[in-house]
Amino acid sequence: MRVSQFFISTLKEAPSEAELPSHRLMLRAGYIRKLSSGLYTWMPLGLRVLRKVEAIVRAEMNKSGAIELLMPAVQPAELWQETGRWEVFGPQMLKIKDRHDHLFCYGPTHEEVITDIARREVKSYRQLPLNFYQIQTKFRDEVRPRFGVMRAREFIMKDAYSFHSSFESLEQTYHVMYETYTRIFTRLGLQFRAVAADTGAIGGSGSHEFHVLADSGEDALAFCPSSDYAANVELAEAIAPATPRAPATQEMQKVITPGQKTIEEVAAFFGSSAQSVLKAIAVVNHEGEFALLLLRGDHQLNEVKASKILGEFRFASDDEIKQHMGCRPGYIGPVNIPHHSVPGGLMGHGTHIQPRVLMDRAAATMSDFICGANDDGFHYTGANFGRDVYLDEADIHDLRNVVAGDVSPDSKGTLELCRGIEVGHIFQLRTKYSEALQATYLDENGKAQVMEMGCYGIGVSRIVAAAIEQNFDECGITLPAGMAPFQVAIAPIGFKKSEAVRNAAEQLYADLTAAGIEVLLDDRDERPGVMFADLELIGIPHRIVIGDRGLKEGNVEYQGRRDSAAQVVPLQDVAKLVQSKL
RNA sequence: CGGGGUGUAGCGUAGCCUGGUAGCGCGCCUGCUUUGGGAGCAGGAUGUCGGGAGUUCGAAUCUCUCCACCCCGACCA
Repeated sequence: MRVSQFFISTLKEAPSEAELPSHRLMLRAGYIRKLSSGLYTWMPLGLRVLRKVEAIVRAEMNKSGAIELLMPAVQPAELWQETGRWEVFGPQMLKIKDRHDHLFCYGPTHEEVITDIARREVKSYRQLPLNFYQIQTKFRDEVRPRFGVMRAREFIMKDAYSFHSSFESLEQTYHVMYETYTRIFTRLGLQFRAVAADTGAIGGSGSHEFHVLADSGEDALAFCPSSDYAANVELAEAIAPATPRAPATQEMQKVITPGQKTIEEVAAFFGSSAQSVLKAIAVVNHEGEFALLLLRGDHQLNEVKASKILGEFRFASDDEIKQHMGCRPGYIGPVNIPHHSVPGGLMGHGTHIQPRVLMDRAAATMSDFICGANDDGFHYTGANFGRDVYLDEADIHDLRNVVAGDVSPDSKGTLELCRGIEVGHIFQLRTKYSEALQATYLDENGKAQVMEMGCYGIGVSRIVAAAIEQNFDECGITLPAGMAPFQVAIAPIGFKKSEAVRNAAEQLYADLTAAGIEVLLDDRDERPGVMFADLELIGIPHRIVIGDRGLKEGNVEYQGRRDSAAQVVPLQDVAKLVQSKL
């Protein structure tokens, strides 16, 4: 490709809205342009990268035995109503009406459509297993799109769905997909980690996420360096402390703590650490039940774990806290919780209840702790379970996020934490959708059976951002050759003026192109600094500079994008050298 | 949704407090010079100052309102 016949649009300064390196560089390099929040145009250069990723994903999926198809992006509401997800999916789903006032959505995912295909097309166990996939644009109306194509509303996803006549068959395909994903991310040259994941609302028994490792990642991952344990922090179990609760040594005292509201403030006020403060978090679940969650001051609530016990919940408002606890947030605690009058009941008069109290395993082993006194401006010190706070073993749960240094759930070492960008997710769906949509086949005995299902997603457009997040330097993008928009750039200095330079560049361009290499010939006749800066910014892995100066000796210069310096190479050898690098 | 912030030329920004000709850098166009790390000189184009309403002789600037975008989001808020 000649630059004069292509479209390169680089920026010296990134638009101010971009924060992440990948986002800034994708804008500066002219990979993408924003149309609106969470909506991006893939410019010619970025599209080439996107297509490279797609091609690798497609090739490996095909190799794994999956079969490509393409489903409509727009889907009828009826199908979603059948599985009940029309309501469940909520505002994340873009709902639209056609001219007949029929309801549709722009597909955020395709379980419904593919299961509909399966129930229509698959009749016999002889046809199973099957694994269909597509690479397609999805739309999810994110609460807060951010980081460019990293979390966009419209994005490109590879989604695969498998159908089986037995759980064993599902497990087999699931394993094949795990291996396939590992190959895909390896081929893309990414540093990644597969972790056990929460199955969440989708349900099912097994699930793994594939994360590209990056400090800017939105997910926290826990892993054990001395075993193969790895899990999303949402899922990673914080096992019960090995040491039992120490006996009480202090008397409980109510202490005036004006203005001390945060855990840190309270700890500092008493000259102790956050570890000795009991944190109480007030929540209200979807049934309107008010509950108090107790954690050690230095631990963080894991909302996924808590919601498994409470159901979906939200944090209580200041008013609700006042109403149930009789004080402002910052002073709530588990001692002497006031009874709260609830109107209603058969006789029409109120009943008096106390909020439900759940405590974390680590919190339950605290003794002589500091906690809020349910009285504005007061805390207790020397509080103890059993004596001052009622403790029911049944109310002890794993409620917190693991922290670095925790014992691994497999007891084979201690956990470390890192951050990742989720680029792939595989699920064993089991029969959640096949049952709802009655996707059945006839077994050997002619009996109708519900199909087992798996689903497997890869965020294709997100991979591009994630890859750049892992591959950049102060000059720009340093993508590996497999993903780069072009493999080789030729930068002729004095292209218009020097016939020798022009001839050498044209000949080399023709030779490399004939060898099947994607070459970008910078025939703009720009100054060298401009060419170098552009070619480095957009991330071309190999660069050949041709100038009169070297040509006199029959030499050109070769420099790899990640090399610190260029090397002088005879013109006739440079094609071979480049080919050997690819 | 809640909180905070920002909207001035394609990009980055000054001006706003204290109302009075809309400015700078980059980019873009023309010409000449230049050609090994984002060139120099000369000339030029591009702004409903996010929209609307108001106050005022006069609004980018003050007030109200709407919109868009960005950041943050358990407890602390």
